[in-house]
Amino acid sequence: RLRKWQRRIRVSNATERNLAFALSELDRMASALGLPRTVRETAAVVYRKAVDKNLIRGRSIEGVAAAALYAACRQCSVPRTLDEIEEVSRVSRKEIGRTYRFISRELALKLMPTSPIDYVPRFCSGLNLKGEVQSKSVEILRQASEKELTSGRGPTGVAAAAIYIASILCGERRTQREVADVAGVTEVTIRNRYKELAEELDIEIIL
Amino acid sequence: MSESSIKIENVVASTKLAEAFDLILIESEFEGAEYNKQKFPGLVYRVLDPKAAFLVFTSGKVVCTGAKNVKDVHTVIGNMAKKLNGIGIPTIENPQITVQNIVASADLHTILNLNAIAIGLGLENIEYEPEQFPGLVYRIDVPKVVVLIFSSGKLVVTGGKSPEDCERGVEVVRQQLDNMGLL
DNA sequence: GCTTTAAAAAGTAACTT
DNA sequence: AAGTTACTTTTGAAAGC
Repeated sequence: RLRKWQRRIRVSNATERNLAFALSELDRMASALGLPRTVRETAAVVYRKAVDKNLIRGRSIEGVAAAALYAACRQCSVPRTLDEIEEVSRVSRKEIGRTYRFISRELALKLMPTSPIDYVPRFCSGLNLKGEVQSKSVEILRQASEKELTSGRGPTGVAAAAIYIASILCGERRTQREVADVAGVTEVTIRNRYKELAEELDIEIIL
Repeated sequence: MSESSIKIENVVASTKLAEAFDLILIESEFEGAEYNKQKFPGLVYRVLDPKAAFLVFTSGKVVCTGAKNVKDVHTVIGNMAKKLNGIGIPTIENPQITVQNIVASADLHTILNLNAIAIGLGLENIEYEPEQFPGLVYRIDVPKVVVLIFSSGKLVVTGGKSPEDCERGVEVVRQQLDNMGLL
């Protein structure tokens, strides 16, 4: 059947064209976020697995690509928030999150939620804070985790609050506004989190 | 022993009260009824008797939401049928009422470590994305319910077809957390 | 106010086989 | 053209943002 032959070629072309588009999307987004090659490659692997499992049905290529990149960042321990992915993608944060949960489940990625600690290096360098402050932030976050002050809270908010406190304790104070901006949270969130951390961990904050 | 103390918050049920309904007629006769065909194909009608909200369709099918228990669902649907009869619309005598979903809340009265629970229950069985939602989502096969677990120890159970499903769901969670030493 | 979970109803839309 | 998927509406709790 010549017809069948032609159809296969047509389908194959469409599949290849879609894959090429998805990979170029991944590259574009990864570049915009300044992500290393390993992350892009991990994202490409996740995307290919999603295609192989027919997970794109009912979802947009852009959405799955964005979700794959979000997942890859987490797999590589260099998490980006959904808001950051949204900024460089063409789909809403809501769709990226929903698609991420779907492929995460279907591909059994089994990822633990992002640890606030993983955000410390990036946020601190964005605030020009030296290693001492980073160490102090991590120490605070470890204690916070032990005292159950992180369950259910947004990882970026908790990380931002810890960095805010650490910067003050180390005499390198950054304002709530500055920390909020690099962490992508509101000052209100930092205020709520740092007050809780300071109180529960008996940390004296002298402003 | 297990006075699960679950609190039913919402019962959703469906039934068929007639072969067809003239929603425009009902909208004009029922005070407060809302019907925008282009917005949604069903007519929305709220009652305060036992509090509930109805979605009435042209097919004669009706969805009842917001009731606080299964008994109220029957009461409120019976009242609805009478109201329809009151404006000259006949209804099916003993409508078959099906409870489709029950939402309930419970409290384990302990602060929980959701990360530990995520590992304990198995990452493949749960969904926990604190960036998107503070609750851990746990899907149980028997009974077929979904339990939202919060760090405060409060729970939300949904998807059950009976109050017993919700109660058993809470017990499954309590049992598993207890066995893992997380309670 | 938003986010998450489940469920029915009838309809529209955008897809893939 | 049929089938899938997702969205529209209603209800309620949880806790963070």
